[in-house]
Amino acid sequence: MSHALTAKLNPQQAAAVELPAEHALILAGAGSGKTSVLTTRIAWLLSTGQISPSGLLAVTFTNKSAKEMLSRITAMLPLNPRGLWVGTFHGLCNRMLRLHHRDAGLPEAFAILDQSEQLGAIKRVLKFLGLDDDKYPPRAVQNYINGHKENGRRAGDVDAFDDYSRQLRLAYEEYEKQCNREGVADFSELLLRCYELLTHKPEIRKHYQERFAHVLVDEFQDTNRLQYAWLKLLAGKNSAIFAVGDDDQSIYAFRGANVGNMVDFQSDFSVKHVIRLEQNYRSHGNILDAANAVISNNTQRLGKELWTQASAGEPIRVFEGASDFEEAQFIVEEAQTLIRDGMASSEIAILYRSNAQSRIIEHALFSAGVPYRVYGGLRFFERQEIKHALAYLRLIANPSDDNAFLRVVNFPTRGIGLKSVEAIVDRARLEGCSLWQAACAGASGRGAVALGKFVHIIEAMRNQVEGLPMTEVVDMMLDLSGLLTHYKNDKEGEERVANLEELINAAATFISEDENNLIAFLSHASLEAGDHQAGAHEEALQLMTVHAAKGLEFHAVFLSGLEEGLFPHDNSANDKAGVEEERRLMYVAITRARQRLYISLAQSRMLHGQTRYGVASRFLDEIPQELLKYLNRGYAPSSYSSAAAYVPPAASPKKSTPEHGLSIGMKVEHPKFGLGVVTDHEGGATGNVQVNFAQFGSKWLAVAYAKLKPV
DNA sequence: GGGGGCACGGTTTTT
DNA sequence: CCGTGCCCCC
Repeated sequence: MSHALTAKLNPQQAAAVELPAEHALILAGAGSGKTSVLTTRIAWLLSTGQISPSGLLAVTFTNKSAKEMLSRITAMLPLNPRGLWVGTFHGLCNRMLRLHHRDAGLPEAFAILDQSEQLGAIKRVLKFLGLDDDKYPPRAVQNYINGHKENGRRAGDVDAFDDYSRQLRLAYEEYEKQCNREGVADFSELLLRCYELLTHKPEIRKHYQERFAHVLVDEFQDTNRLQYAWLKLLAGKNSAIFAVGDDDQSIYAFRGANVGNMVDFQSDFSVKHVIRLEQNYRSHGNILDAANAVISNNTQRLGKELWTQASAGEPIRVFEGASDFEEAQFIVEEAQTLIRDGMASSEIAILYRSNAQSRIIEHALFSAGVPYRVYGGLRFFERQEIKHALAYLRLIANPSDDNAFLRVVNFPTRGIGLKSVEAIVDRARLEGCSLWQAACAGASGRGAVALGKFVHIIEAMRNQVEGLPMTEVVDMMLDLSGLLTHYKNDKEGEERVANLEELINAAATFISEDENNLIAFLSHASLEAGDHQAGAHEEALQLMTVHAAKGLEFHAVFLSGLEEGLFPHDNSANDKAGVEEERRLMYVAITRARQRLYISLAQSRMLHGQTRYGVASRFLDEIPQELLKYLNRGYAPSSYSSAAAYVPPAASPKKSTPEHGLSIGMKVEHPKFGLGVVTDHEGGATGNVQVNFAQFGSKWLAVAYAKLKPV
């Protein structure tokens, strides 16, 4: 029975999959088949009848990996994914809180605040308390609050020694009150609230402890203290925790991840089974040797060394440019060569330590007409127009959601100015009610025609929602709110209209995979912000930070900006822990490459308007020299010896790359605007160009639509 | 209410 | 240097 499942696995992987129902820690190196082990373990537990689907809890960090896990499991076994408790920490906590909202002290329709909404809520608190923005920067207060929540501390549990920390604590306390009053929960609240629910309600805790015989955790090195405490609560006497992680890939300490959880787990649970997955199926030998050599400089490690059956492969190519410009030039030319020789451009990644570095590379790519995609911008549900639309839906679902109220009360503008809003806020405070209730009371007064209209609009929506499918709810809301009309009348609103229409599609697909329910849709929108931008899967070069590249792999990787101060970053170079985290980041970066790795640096770089002269990163020195091939040792301007031609793998088909052929300074002709010169650009081949037209002046045009012909 | 002008800050970021 | 956020003026 189990044979078929584990047939493709190596001995360590198979051993992990078939471990008895006891706590286990799997140290899974980069590219060692971690996801396979996790999903096969689940399939094995289910198919051997050791547990029923309801006895399983599998936790991940991102929606992407949760989905991946679900689809792999359902491919192996005929299961209804809906009944499975497989999801993100936040998603699963949300699910529990919805099921037990009364016990958790939350309204049924509680809204989830994302990072920016939380910041907005905190700003309101600070304003209410009269705390000065300069002395109490909202962002810092946000970090303070989240930091405490992630360590399981409510405002009442926080120590304060001086006036300043007492004020911070007061802000936290007031923020808690505000959230409770408005019936909203931020991301860390989902976890903390769920943790408290399980702590304070023994019957509920017992139920889940007995139910979840197997708790599986992915990316365990990224868990924070609260997440670990939550796992500890969920695991009952008879539950087995199967934790998979890689301490060498822990790169999120700055947002609360606590690698120490891996050590604590071993002692807290007297873990008997520790299995190392060290065989790497991704990279060639030289790349792994480099990664091993770099990470061996870290002292805080559980210990692990990757190996492969693959050949040593090519050397790691190093290019040192005189400037960041030249570095970018090199990367682009080299990438073009790879593409010309048959590598799919989506198999090529350009990685950097900080986002600011992407600009110059984008510029070079654009000028060369190479399609590229930058990861990490605004996501679908984070767009302004989508937020407005969701705020209407929230206000329908939960009238006390003051955040939502403030967002839409005068958008589109309907004559409810700051003065009127302030009056509503004062009234609400006086009567201890929600802004919505205050607005309803105020709407009946004289001279409140505009407010009356707003109240009517929301009530009309609320009356119609009942029994309507989600698509029609969204459609109706877009119409009654006036949002669609507003953006249709806006000269620059074209894309926003398209996004609002896309929201209807999102609602339609949502129906097909979940219950038809406004609250569920809103949770989905908050917890899963969607793809970073349209055209996510088009054939294009991939640009992203090293952080964003974790979990991904590419045939060829360009790792740029390998200079002291940048990588490792200045702000982390002071303490040992900081440098070790940067080194793990370097380890992650190197292990993204399958066949070919380029490392580049620049002798001078424009940063904050100043030219900085950099020294090669210590991480470059940590790679054994025999693994490196300097393409331009000693630096001769623009005379690097180009790399040997890339031999395409048999499976990768030749792709013709669509080239728009535009570059800055180029003269172009537009069917309507006539002759002009390209002056700027943004967003790559799917983005826009700025053209200065002789007759019509400067205009931004979408590359994909404007019929621009080079002259 | 929106656009122009100015001051400021500038690692990494999922949920 | 360049993007963001805020204020003021139209």
